[in-house]
Amino acid sequence: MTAARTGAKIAPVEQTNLRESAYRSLHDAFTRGEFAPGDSLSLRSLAAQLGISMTPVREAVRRLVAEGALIDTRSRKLLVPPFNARRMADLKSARLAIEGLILDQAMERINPGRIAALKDILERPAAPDQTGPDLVRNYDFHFTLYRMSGSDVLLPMVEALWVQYGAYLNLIIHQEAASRVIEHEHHVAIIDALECGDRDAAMAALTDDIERSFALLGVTYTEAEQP
Amino acid sequence: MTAARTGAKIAPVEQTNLRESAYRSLHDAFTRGEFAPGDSLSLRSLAAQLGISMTPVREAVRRLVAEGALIDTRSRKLLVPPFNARRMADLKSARLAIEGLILDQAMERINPGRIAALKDILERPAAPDQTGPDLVRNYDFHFTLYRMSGSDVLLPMVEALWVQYGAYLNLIIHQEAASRVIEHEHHVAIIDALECGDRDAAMAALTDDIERSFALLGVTYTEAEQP
DNA sequence: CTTGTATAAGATATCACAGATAACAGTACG
DNA sequence: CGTACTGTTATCTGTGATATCTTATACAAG
Repeated sequence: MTAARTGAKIAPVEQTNLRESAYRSLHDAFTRGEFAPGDSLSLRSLAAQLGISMTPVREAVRRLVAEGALIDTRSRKLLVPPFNARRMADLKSARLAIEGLILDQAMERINPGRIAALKDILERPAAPDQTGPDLVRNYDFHFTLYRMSGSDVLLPMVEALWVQYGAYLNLIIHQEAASRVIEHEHHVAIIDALECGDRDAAMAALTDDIERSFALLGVTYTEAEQP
Repeated sequence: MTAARTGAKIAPVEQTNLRESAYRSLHDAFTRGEFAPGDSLSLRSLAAQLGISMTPVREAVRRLVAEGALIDTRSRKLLVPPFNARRMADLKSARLAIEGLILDQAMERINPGRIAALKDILERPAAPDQTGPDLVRNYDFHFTLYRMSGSDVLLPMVEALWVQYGAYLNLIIHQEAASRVIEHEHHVAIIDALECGDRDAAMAALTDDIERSFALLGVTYTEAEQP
């Protein structure tokens, strides 16, 4: 890496590619609950919507399939996974297990700057045209916390769990009833526990938050029917 | 779906494609420890070796990247992840966490036929040209157990963890010293516990088995350096 | 040690093909 | 005469191969 010889500051162009952009677009659509369970996707129409050719779309879709956000049937059709209570229960227990590990690691590396970063997200004003729950803020809060763990193994695992959950967000996105207020309390509780270094309190708050997410889907099951 | 009117039994034809075959080839190579950490892969040479074009190879590789078995650098180079103690520790704790959940579900659905299936694998003779530890048998034993959980969420998660671990198998594949005998005992212990319905004993045996796997890599760390 | 250039590799677009889906039409049977 | 089933066909979609473009890396010359 040769250092610049002049003092001129030139921002490096961001290194990206169409595959990654396509993935991000699709991923973001999932976290916003744009897709409904059972929806069928077509590579050609996705490519057309994104304004690129099929090839990078295929690769993005392959990644989504690997992450469980999409499934492809043996008849080669791409589907957003239909709602399934068993699946939801598994997603919940997996999140509880993995996020517990992540929390431990994040707490070992916590510091005032990071606490402040989390607080900033909570205090960030909601987008003015926001109708339902503030999904983006919720996502950002959790993932800045996750990233603090610094784990290249655990982070992709929760990412996959979230995007799988995202396939069901569509079901709750319009029932703005309960959702708006409650989440904030759990987030505040997590931050407080982080500041005190109280692992159990943090985990309890996190658990509540996860339970709440899934309760919105009406899933009180811990076990459920077989496919 | 109209039912056949005749009683004739006709086996459905296998539905496969090159992407899937390519993935399986690569995946199997990982579980056999064919790749060494730090190895660099080329799409073109992989395609040539597999006797197919780049396109399905790209998709297979994308899946492997999503699963963490390969990483791609910003310079677009594909690498087998270099050895990293922190990463190993994370893989281990993730396996312990997820496999605990899987074990619970598998035990709820256990029955004599399934116990027998597990025993069959253990009694299966090792391949005659086998030199190192019997990796394939080990893989089969664990995955038939995992599949008994019937979880579409948890199974892909362990699969990803195993293939990530596989990237390091190469490091131990030739040190046939300790490995051959020990694993068998843990597997027997798992089956015994399954038969008794003793969850704690099964989990203890499984934990021992996982610990052994990672001990072979000389990882006694539970936490380690940052990248 | 820098800088320019050649070569190799990945990324993207496009094309040809096979398989799936669904609308349609014809036919047998009530 | 109408209904249900079956074969047909048109269209759509994924798959795989290939040509072209872009970027990175190595090497050579200054």
